[in-house]
Amino acid sequence: MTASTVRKRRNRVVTRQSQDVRVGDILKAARAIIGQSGYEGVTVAEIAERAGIVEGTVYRYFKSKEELLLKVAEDWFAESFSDLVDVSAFSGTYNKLRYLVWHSLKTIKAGPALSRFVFTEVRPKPDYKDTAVFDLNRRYTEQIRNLFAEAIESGEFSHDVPERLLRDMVFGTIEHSTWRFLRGEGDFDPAEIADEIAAVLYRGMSAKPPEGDRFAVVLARLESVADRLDEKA
Amino acid sequence: MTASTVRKRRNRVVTRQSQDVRVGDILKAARAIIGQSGYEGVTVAEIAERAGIVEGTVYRYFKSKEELLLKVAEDWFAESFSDLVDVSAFSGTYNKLRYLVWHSLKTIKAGPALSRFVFTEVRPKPDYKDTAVFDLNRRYTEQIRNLFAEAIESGEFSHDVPERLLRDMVFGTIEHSTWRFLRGEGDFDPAEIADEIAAVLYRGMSAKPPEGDRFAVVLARLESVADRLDEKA
DNA sequence: AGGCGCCAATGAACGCAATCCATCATCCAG
DNA sequence: CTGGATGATGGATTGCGTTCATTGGCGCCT
Repeated sequence: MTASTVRKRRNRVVTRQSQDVRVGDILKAARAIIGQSGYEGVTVAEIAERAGIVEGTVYRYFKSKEELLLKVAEDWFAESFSDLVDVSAFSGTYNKLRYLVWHSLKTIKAGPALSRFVFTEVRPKPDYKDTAVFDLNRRYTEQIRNLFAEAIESGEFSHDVPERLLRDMVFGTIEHSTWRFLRGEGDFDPAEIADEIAAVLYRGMSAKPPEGDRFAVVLARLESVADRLDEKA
Repeated sequence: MTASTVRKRRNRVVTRQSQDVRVGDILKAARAIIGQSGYEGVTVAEIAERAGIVEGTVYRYFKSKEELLLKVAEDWFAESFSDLVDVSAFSGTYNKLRYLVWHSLKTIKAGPALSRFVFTEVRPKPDYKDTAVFDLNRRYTEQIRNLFAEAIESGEFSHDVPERLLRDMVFGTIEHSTWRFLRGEGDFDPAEIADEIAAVLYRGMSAKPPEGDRFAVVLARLESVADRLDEKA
């Protein structure tokens, strides 16, 4: 890295850095600030100061504050997905569903401030769909789609529930479950909540009343077996 | 109403109004503007102009822009609840649930801009719980609570689902289902979506057949017995 | 090694929006 | 009719994002 620092006049400090370093510094600074005091109060001046530069410099690398914050959120979100494994690694629809819910909850818990930013600033934008956040979210929904298709094919899930609705239920419930926490009013255990959510969703999607049909089938079979036993007797 | 208007100097206009009228005018102006161009762009100057007053006057009646907008949202939300009937008017858990979902969806559809405001600005605030919006929402959850308790008591719903989770599923799903619409990307039919949501929720909450666990064990045993008998046959 | 030109970095200035406040205009009680 | 009391005004202030004319460091070229 080429970087020299020189004082001129009234302690004017000029340090030239490569684009990568500067952008990295700025993003890191912004993220640190958001992480410790939320995104609602951040100021470009504050970010610049923490990055060791001046406000104007920020604008050499980012078109606007909005764009900068979006980038921070996108990077964070992308990192959150780095450990997402393919649900095919899990056996059974329930476990797959539970894993996705758990992963999402874990992400929110790990980054409350940025989660809030995504929920309140990114998603409502008209160009949300051009966002990396949107693309990343498709990784979740993609897996949900597969899991869902398989479960329907095997007869495990009812085919009369639109996939869109399943997605909305999964993510809507996840988000709503975390608002108290996001407001700073308490905590939650991702594993516990994931279990609850997955359980109800699973049952809600199930093709038939949980055990009802199986009961009828087995009952019929038992009757026929009993009949045969009776005949033998 | 006492109201006189006089021009002084360079057309300075001063009109004295009662508090009620002024507050009403301001709220009406703010609401109209939000209604037609969303809340994200509103300016105090714009509101003042539409209300026929000057910016400073707004601050005689509202501590801040934030407080003003919150009041607008609260009033709107309160009006939305004016036609909410008690779910006891509906027969059957499903119909009650469906009605609540439908009513909520209808409200969102009727006021997209203010819904967005509530979702993105009001709910995230630390003092959300001091808000009239929060209180009003309790009317929904109160009814959900009752409906839920009754269904559990009658054995219709499983008792192993926390009430909190049901609430989160209901409202989370409702909200998530409407985001596309709120972003201005399409439309939705409250009745249709309410049906879908209520159906899946209802099924998800449904009780297992009595004595589920024991039943499962016995079932498995009977099946294995039947298998053996089948083999012999 | 020295000079040059490019472009990163600066920091002052600008614009806009929220908020405050000194002053003026009305209203109304007496 | 007149003197508070209080509503209304509009200009001043402040904070923040954004712009841009200058400055000067760094790598390249000779």
